[in-house]
Amino acid sequence: MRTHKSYAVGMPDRDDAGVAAWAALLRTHAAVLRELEGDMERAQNMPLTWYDVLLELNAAPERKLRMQELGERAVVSRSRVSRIVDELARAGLVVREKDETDRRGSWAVLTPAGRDRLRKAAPGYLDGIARHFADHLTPEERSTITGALDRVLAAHRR
Amino acid sequence: MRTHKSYAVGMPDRDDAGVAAWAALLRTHAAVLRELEGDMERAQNMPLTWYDVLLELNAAPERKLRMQELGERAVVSRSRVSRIVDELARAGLVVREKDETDRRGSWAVLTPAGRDRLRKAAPGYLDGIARHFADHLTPEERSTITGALDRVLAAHRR
DNA sequence: CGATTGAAGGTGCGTGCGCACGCATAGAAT
DNA sequence: ATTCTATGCGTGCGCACGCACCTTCAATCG
Repeated sequence: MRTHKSYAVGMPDRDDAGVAAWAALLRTHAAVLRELEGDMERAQNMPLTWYDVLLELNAAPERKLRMQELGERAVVSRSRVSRIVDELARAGLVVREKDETDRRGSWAVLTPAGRDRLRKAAPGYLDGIARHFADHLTPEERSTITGALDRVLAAHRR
Repeated sequence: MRTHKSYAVGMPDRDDAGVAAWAALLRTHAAVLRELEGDMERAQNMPLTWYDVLLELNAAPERKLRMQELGERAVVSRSRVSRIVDELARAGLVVREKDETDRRGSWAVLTPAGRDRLRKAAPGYLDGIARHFADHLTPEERSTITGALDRVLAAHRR
């Protein structure tokens, strides 16, 4: 594996460990996402981003979320979410609903069809993550990674 | 942090740990890359992908690499690398050189100017990784992450 | 040898994405 | 009330990216 090579550009490599970890994350992201996306498209005929949004809606109270909230929780940007919700609405998996008390606001509400579609897709999704990613990790590694990266994320929440 | 929430869609959450780790990786990638890219653009006026390619070339014997090799080592696709090398060539940081013995082949060779530019950019790059990512990790976490993800990557090398 | 297979590299093309902006509306200030 | 500031959302736009394909050439096999 080449990600361990020293890429020092003539300077002491004090932080090589950090760079190596980042490089590994970068490459893993690219490799796994590529496979996962392909699997999902083939088996569920559903982009990963759709699944992501449906998942957040399903986990939300009353299965609905304001666009802004959705933008913060999903991996993609808020503007992107706006378009994805459009697509989901066209597919009947979600309905848009305007907020009555704040007329700027807009809700995305999961439909029964959307919930159904999510249930159908879930096994394939979980299986993909397991095969392409999680199965290659020990339980300790899983929890270390989650804990460590969540700490990084927390630092970015400002 | 919400990445820990159970997203189970009505099924046992046997693999929640794996999913949580993947979710954390996904979000960390998005958050850190965004900052890093911005920093690099602002401070070094250089896209991250340029840096990536220059780095690989600098680490290669004679500071040159076949396009294919470069495509495998870099994070982006081979076709993308082809265009990036074009840009680097236009900026004088790299020259294209055709292989004499295999006339299909093409080399990307780092120029002195390219090496110089890389040296100039390196501190900012390393600093960015440290601030946005590595500083939030313990040494143990760094090495665990690197080792674990490299194993995942190895599994994908086929 | 000539034909076939397959590798290396570049390019046309579609598309997913985020940024910057604009519009509508809410809430604060005066 | 009126004006001003801030917030929620959608959208025009440009860009980076990967895929599929094409061309060029090497190598293998008859």
